[in-house]
Amino acid sequence: MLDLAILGLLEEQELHGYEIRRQLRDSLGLLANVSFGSLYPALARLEAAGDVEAVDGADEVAPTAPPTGSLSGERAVLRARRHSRPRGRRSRKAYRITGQGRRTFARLLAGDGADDARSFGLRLAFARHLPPPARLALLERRRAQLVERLAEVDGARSEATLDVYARSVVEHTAEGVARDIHWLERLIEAERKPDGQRAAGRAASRRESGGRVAGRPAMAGKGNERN
Amino acid sequence: MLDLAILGLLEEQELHGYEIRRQLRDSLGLLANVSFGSLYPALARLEAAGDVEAVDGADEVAPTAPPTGSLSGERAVLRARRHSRPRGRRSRKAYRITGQGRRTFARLLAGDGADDARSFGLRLAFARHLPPPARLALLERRRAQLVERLAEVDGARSEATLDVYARSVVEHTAEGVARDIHWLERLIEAERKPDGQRAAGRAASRRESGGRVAGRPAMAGKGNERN
DNA sequence: GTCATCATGTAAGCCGTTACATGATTGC
DNA sequence: GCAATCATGTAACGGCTTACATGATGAC
Repeated sequence: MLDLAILGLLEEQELHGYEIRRQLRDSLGLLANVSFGSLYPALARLEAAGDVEAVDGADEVAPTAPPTGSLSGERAVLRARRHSRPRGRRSRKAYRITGQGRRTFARLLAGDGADDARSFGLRLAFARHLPPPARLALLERRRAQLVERLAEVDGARSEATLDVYARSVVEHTAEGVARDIHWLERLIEAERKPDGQRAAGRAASRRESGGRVAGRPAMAGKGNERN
Repeated sequence: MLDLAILGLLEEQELHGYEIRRQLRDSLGLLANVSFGSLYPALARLEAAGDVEAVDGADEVAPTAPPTGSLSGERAVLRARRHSRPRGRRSRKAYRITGQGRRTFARLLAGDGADDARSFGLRLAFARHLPPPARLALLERRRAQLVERLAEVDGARSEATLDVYARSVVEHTAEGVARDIHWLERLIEAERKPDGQRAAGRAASRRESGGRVAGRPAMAGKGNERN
């Protein structure tokens, strides 16, 4: 799972370990606080496997202005500009994803099955790299799982003997699962309607707060999604 | 964490491993699908430590009619009646909690800190065994954690560069955390008002098990929850 | 007589953690 | 010169999973 996250971030740009961790924490919020004790070994393993390669070259931030709707390209550029010279560097091994790594990423992303909440969230966060049918399959697989789980939890819900506290936990859990299913259903619906200009964008942030769905950063209009 | 769950269930009644697992799955919904590969070693460990003891005595279902507001006593009785003689027993080692085990349980339940969503849920489910001030402390500790986490996630939320999918994940996570906080606040409020008749020690008032429940909280635990 | 269910256990391994060790650079 | 931050790594361990091995009992 860590591999998936690492490759996903490297798919956007070259990064070194420390920065990967920061992005996992700040940008995705998923996998928050993954520790260096697992991150660095993972990078070493991926390098040994040929999925990534170290680039010792001086600066790893690409000079390209707005290359693609990259997950955090702009941020990195901004940060690099704030301190005109990058600070606090030691050896700083930056990594770049290889062709093989891209295939590994695609395989991990498609997934052999088995998504718990964490890895599903991660996969969905990178769903842009998935061909639309696989995207839909991912969502529906997850929904099916949650529906099943809801049935289980609803069983517990009707237990007569739970005290107030246990009952509250069970109820809360059940509602959470139901809510997740709802969410997935909205996403599935959005995914199914022919992606006109911004079909998917609406689904993604139904948070009222005015329509600041704003641009469709990465979901750019047709072509480049297909890969 | 498994220890906590096991001791909590044994606090109610004597049980053997297989049945413990069933209750974890069916009654609590928490820790669903804990595997035998971890359950049996845990029981052995607890026995070695003197927290539980094996009772080889013939039938482990107490003959008491409605002993305490036990988590599933009635169910067990019903099941035992359905098949007049219990079926499919092999060696069937039932366990009983010891005095020391009760102290261990109390210590685990109070918790040295560090609750993730899972162990919090578990603790709350057993909160009836906690003195009211500790109960309140548990809830408030958890709330504080979630408030902190919400701030983090909100940081990610304002990231400009997330594509629709990543954004949807982040939004959904943030809303989940917010609703958890809401839920906790309701519980804290309820905890603070002088507990009229509905004292905590008693079993649940059954009656309505329909889908009421004020509000619509969500998402047991945080984004990265269980399967 | 064989299948499903109940029941207990062991072994190997995965995936992550904490704690520790080291070192460069910047800011005060 | 000292602390904070950036940066990389190792070692030990923890908790849970899967897969495997075994066996009793009741139902069909």
